[in-house]
Amino acid sequence: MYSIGDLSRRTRVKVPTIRYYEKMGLLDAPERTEGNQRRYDAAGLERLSFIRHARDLGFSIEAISELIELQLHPDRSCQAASEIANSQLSEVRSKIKRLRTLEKELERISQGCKGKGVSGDCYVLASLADHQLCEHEH
Amino acid sequence: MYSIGDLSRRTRVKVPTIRYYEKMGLLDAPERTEGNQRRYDAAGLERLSFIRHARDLGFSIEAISELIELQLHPDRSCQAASEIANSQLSEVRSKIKRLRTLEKELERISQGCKGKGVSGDCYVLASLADHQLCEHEH
DNA sequence: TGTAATGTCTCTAGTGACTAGAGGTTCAAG
DNA sequence: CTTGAACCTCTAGTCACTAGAGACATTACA
Repeated sequence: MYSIGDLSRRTRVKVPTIRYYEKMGLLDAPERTEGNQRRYDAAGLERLSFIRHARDLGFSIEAISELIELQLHPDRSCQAASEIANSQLSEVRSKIKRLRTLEKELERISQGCKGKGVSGDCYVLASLADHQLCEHEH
Repeated sequence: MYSIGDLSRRTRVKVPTIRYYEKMGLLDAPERTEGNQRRYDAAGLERLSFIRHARDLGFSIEAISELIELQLHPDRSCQAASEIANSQLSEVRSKIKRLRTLEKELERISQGCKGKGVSGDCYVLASLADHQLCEHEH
């Protein structure tokens, strides 16, 4: 049996976060000691590892809920799981795309000013003030 | 003189967001009509365009505050502006880096399951349950 | 067995950058 | 002068936590 702190050390999920996941319904409420402290078994540890891993990959709490639901019913079709993963993938891709546009623009702006001058002549400030100076739409 | 709605249409910043920027100190409180409605001048419009542009580039409200402060003192050194832009650029780059790792991992996971099977055999779920199956650290 | 240190409990509130809604007032067009 | 759109303030909600207060439990060591 693991205390909440044991679980935290093993999964590197912070203690308050574990309690938060319980409240959000991702983790089942575990047994308690006589003194009301949480005690987890191996299944609790596995579940938390699953959640941690999914969060690391950027899945939302809601998506993780659905994935857990599927995990609990090994006989159901896994189409939903596949769809959730695919939609997460395309979200990640569109974020990358947007960030790459920002990167280009920021590079350009940043190169225009090395911080040696006075802010009245600063290309960073001028660029922000005037969208016309931008090369890419963002 | 522009009403808040005029400003909103011209900058594509939503009305409540404009009020929010005012509360956060990014926009000066503008004049009011006798009936207590906001009326902006050209300077207000310019300031909001600046903010909008900076937000589009991902600068935080706090960073924008500092940039505005510099803009108001054209005689000061623009080193801070240059630093803010550079730090924003490196933040964007590190986000891209992380997202590209996630993308690879999600691609791999996603290819392992086309949603045709049953969730007990689902590679998506198996991958999330077992970090060992991952190729990249994330 | 005593005590001190560490761990845990619940609860509330704060984060960032908005967004939504309620309930009321003002403005501009016809 | 009326109508309807736009505006006002205020509170609360979003997401995924994080921080802190104040109280109780457990564990390690003397």
